[in-house]
Amino acid sequence: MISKKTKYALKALGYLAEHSTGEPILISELAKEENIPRKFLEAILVSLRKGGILKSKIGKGGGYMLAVPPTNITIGRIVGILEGGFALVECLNDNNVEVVCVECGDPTCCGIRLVMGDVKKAIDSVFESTTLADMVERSELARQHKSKIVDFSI
Amino acid sequence: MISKKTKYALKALGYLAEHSTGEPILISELAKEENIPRKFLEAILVSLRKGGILKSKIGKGGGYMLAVPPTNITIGRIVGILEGGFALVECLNDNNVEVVCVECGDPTCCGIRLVMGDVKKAIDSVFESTTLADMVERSELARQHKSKIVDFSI
DNA sequence: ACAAATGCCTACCTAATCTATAGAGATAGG
DNA sequence: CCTATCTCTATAGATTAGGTAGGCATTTGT
Repeated sequence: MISKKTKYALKALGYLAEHSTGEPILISELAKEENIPRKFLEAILVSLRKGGILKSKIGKGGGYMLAVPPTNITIGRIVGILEGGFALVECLNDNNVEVVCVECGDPTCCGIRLVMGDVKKAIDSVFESTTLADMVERSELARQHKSKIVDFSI
Repeated sequence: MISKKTKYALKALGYLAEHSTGEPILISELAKEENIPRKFLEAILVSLRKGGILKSKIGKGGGYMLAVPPTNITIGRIVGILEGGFALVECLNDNNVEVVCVECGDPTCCGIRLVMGDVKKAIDSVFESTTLADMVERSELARQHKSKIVDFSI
């Protein structure tokens, strides 16, 4: 299960991608529009900034902007920043290569590790091939599709 | 990240699959051999029994056995029982179809939901195509392979 | 019938993590 | 200098994960 933190991050980034005009967007606007607790969001945005996805401007007229075009931001990168590297078992964590599960015994022969390695590959392949832009676009398409159906039904 | 509970379950089931002689195996043996806290394991085994994977025998000469051949037990089923249906977002949970994330707004148009649906498909495809028997076999093969290498190096 | 071996059940505890909040501080613009 | 804004540190509450304790129920062998 992804955390609320990650969900909020994805929502906030989606909003930024959709409403990007070159001008910074306020935390308070993001919080209000996407229904995210203001202070909680602050912390999330800081993480994303430190992760290189956002840039900020302090002071009057300040706010947040994407630091990278949304086509270059993979979902995997976002999740990685918020969840601290997504893995199913400690010993397969991207960040902490040296960490070994105590349960593994011999990691090279641990069946769990072998299977979860496959799962991780499957997850990563989606995460790395899907960008923030894709996510926004799919959402938009779904919305259009739905409104068409509504039109017909009226 | 899968929980220790799930890891313990996989280890215990692996042991049962490997040492299955038709005779029940004691909780205490499982706990000792696989290094799992005894009482914690009890609870896990009960879940697995209720999930239809194990059967038990009470009283002297009792213990646990697989209720199904290991070739018919998918990893997905095991994880499902222990984690209560593996999902990345609430609204994609197998068990609670009606649960919707408050964050989704309109679930049919939620970009996060759409993307995580893809991820879930990817995970499930591995989970459903890998059995307990596969896991044990891969572990065994890895062990053999390793011992060969060691032989050569001596 | 009884004792021993075994799983079953309920309740509980602790520590970690997740979610959220508060408030003072730093910085920029006008 | 004042205001709007992000930044940082600390903390509090809720939930979950991981683990423990003890007594109950059932079966088997004698």
